[in-house]
Amino acid sequence: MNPDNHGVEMNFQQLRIVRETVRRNFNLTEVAAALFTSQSGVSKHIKDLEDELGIELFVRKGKRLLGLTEPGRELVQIVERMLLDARNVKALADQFRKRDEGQLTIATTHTQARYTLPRVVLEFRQLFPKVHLALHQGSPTEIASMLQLGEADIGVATETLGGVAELVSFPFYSWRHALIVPKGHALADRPELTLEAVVEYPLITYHEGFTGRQRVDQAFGAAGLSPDIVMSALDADVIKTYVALGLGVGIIASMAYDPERDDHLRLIEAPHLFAQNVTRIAVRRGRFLRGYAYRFIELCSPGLDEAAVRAALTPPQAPDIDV
Amino acid sequence: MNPDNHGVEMNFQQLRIVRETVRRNFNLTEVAAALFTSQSGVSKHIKDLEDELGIELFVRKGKRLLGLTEPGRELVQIVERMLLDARNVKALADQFRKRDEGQLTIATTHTQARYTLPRVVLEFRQLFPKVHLALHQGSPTEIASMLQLGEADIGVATETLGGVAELVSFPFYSWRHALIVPKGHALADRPELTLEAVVEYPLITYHEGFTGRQRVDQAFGAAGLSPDIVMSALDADVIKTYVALGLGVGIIASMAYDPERDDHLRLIEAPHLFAQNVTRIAVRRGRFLRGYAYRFIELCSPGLDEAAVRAALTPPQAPDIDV
DNA sequence: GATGCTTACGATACCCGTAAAGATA
DNA sequence: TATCTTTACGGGTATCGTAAGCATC
Repeated sequence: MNPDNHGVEMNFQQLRIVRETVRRNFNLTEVAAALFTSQSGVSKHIKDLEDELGIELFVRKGKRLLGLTEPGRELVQIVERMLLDARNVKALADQFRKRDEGQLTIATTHTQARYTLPRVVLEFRQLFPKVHLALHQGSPTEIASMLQLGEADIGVATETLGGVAELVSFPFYSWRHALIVPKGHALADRPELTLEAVVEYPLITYHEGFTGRQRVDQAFGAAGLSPDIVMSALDADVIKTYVALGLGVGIIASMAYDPERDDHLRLIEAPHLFAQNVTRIAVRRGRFLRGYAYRFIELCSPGLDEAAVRAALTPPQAPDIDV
Repeated sequence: MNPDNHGVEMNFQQLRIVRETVRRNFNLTEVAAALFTSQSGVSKHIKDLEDELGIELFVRKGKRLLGLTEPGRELVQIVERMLLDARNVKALADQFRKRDEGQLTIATTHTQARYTLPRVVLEFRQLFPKVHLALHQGSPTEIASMLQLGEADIGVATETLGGVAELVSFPFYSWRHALIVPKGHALADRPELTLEAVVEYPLITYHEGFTGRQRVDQAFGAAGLSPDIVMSALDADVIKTYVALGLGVGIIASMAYDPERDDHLRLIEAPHLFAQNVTRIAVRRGRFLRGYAYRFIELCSPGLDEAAVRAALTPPQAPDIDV
């Protein structure tokens, strides 16, 4: 093609292979399987790319690949961007082909899926009946990973999302933990509830890493108390079940209490005991979102209109020092 | 390749063609020439890409291409990014192949090339004798364009660079205009120089758009004066020549005066007459720069080390609203 | 009529996948 | 030995360029 350029140009298949090789821990057999092609092809593509660039991208021990070289690490960053953009091109095209059809994948936790998103989802379905909504549940860590790998469009969770560099997150809403006890429980009618009183009972709350569990631990830790957590679960429904069975006092997100369905239980708000939690909405930086994805975010939090989200996604025109 | 995907994948040649088509004003014949390939290929590639994406990228009138459609405009933005990254990959490889060899292209104006860069270039050559330095001269507008098109690595100029979104610029140094007159000129020995006194004489200064000419006009404008600019030139050397011939009083950047070579002329500093100018160093956002390019910038202004420049180039991890 | 875009078609060269051989654990 | 990577080789096919056919100006 280029007269002076023997050996061919870098191509997308090579880039996909590089990315997948990192993701699959440098096992080219797996890479081939994941990309629906042959090992030999994968191997050759890597070699070709290294030859074209004139540098080794992978650290080898004999024939096995072990990791990335320094230039390899830098390259992977660029490659990730390029493949993200390749995907963006397709999303862009879909956007214009069928404005209000398509797929929207939300990655979230049980708590959000069960107690906060239903309102949003209902409104969204009315606005975009042709969009196929997929609700993936997972731990906050899994959610972050799904966003990074491009497997989900939008993530909603209380933990983690704020701390990942590739993601941008926005506050969705604030909430607090509360106690939940069987009706007639001794704690129910105490005038001034204290952690010291709570810690007398066996406790049931969320797993570590879920639904603000950290805040709960912090609260007890700061008071120098060692709670007896007899059980932990991923979601409030499970917790409530065992609280009803008398296994202990529950600590759940207060919005997980439904006065009607849960009329055998009693919620005790305790804003002075546990710090506030903020559930966040997250998207991957640089990812092209369909129009309706922005609408979804807007439904979550009316302040977050498309302009605001785009502004946070698109790299700020870095402030220009002027004299 | 992909089992379900009939018709092939987007490839880089298609992307290059799209970009070049925009640059060449939608003349596919020119595009083909620029990319060293055939018209027919160009034509087919465009068609293939549009088919794959399922949208029209270009506005056509019959067989002629006239411009971009709306999705086309969006796409071009992404394509530019991808091709920039493709280039970055190569630069990255070069970087590691031969750390201290290669090319560095500086786009700048006469004034900078002649009066401020020589020091930097000298030091740079000693540090990197194997780097081929190319100094392109042009108007500030041309400089900005060279940076945007990737034809230059670093731009140095007083105007324009600050205002272009694709570029990041840093202050290089500050300077002021001064008057230059033949020895023994009446203005030379006035105790308090005023614009009113200056405007009595025919003036010679820079062309519009060059070397702070705007500041000169501003100064006279603010004072309500209409100077008689009998001549304008691109550079101080030309101006000085005509000042020496007695055509008028010169207004030049003060660093363009050389006491030894210009001993038939006299420089009159006038910090109270003309506002300060700031010459800036600019690079294109998202462009991968070779290590020695950062060294060059550092030589210009010691405060601008690689970390500082990279920080401005790489989009800041947008501030994450936290509660 | 000149320029510019598209379609047709044959040659080249690339990419893929099978198969065999060589390394590594 | 089982797993994994590289090299070799043949078939399918995408890309390229020439050339002819058609719009547009």
